[in-house]
Amino acid sequence: MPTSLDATTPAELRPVLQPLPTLTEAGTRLLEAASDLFYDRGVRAVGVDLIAETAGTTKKTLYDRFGSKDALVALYLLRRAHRWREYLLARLAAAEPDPRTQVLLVFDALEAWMGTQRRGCAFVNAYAELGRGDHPALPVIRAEKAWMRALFDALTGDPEVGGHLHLLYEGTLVVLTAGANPLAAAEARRAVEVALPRLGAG
Amino acid sequence: MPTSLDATTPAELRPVLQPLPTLTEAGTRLLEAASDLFYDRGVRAVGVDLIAETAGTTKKTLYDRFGSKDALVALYLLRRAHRWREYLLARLAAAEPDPRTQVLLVFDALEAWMGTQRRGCAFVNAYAELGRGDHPALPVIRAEKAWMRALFDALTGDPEVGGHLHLLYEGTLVVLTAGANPLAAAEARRAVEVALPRLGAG
DNA sequence: AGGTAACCATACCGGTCTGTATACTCGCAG
DNA sequence: CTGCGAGTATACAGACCGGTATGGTTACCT
Repeated sequence: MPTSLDATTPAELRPVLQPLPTLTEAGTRLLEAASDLFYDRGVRAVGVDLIAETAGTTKKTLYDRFGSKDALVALYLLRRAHRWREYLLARLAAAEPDPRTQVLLVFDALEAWMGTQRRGCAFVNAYAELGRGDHPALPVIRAEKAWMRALFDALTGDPEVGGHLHLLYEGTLVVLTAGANPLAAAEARRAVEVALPRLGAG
Repeated sequence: MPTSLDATTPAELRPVLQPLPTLTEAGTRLLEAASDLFYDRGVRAVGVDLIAETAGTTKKTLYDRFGSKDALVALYLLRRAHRWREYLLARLAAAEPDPRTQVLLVFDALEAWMGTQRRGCAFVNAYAELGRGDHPALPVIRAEKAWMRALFDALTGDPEVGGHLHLLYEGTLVVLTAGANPLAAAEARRAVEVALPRLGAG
């Protein structure tokens, strides 16, 4: 039973290595602009005209590359998940492998990540805007939540503790942003320390 | 130091008693229709024409009563907070006053509430759609999160434990909906029981 | 030389958005 | 009887929406 991430990283955590689709030059600019705008203002609040203009290109190119706005939204979330996993796994790999350190590091990474990204969880936000239906981004959203849950399970080797930590993680994101409580991450770390003493030092 | 809700309910929890503004007949139908539509489909996805038509009235009446869509959105959230607090406080008042029972009951109430309301936290959803700026609903959203935090603080008499529980509460809502994990509430109750043994029986 | 992928520029389509204007009916209180 | 608040009905304004159409310009590859 794995107790931390190493060469035996479970299959659920592997998708981070999946390469993202290759993009052309203008396509890259479009996805970059769309990502910033979608995250800052919301998916529905941003029109394709604005995206094309911000990227210094045209709507024609946008539709030639991505086919639809919905597909661009799904790709935005997919790439964001990719980057967050890279960021997180790099920090975890550079630290001591004991579960306590690794778990606390997740909340450190979250706080650091949110220090510059001040609009909360892009996946929760997108879910709120897309809601019901069969939008192509919905599977990406569910997959991201399942990945974080699997990460906590893998770090602790205990699904019960993993579930607890995942609830704390998602709660931290909400309280940080919609709750406007900048102490949320610190409270989460404190919660991990006092409430999960079973997480030993290796 | 209060350890449960009773006659000494702290001032932060009193706003639930504030009466909502009185509405005319058509105004009531409009707010009812808007609430259902906003929650189910999202605030931006619902136009004022649809609201008026669903309520069996006209846009003219909507603007005569509420002044703007933004104001209607803020009122929708205000009334939803009001109803959730009434629902929750009624269940808490009917149960044993010991902190452990009361805290677990919050998660019971959340699960029951979400059994029929399947689109997650209306406040988080609205925050995701409104985001930055000075929308009149933003203070309502922050106030709701602060109220829940104050409730947990009051129930436990310990801000550290209150913060921990609040993170679990918000995380449960997210995992239930965007995470599509129906076990979230059960996992949260289990987390409360195993990780907060300090919550005695009175 | 010819083909093709990528891109730019611009105009257009039908539809929807919030919000306003006009004009009418009804009930009720002074 | 008059005035007013509430409501109905409809039309409109001006902007924006996602998506498409047309046409022209590079650069590269065979």
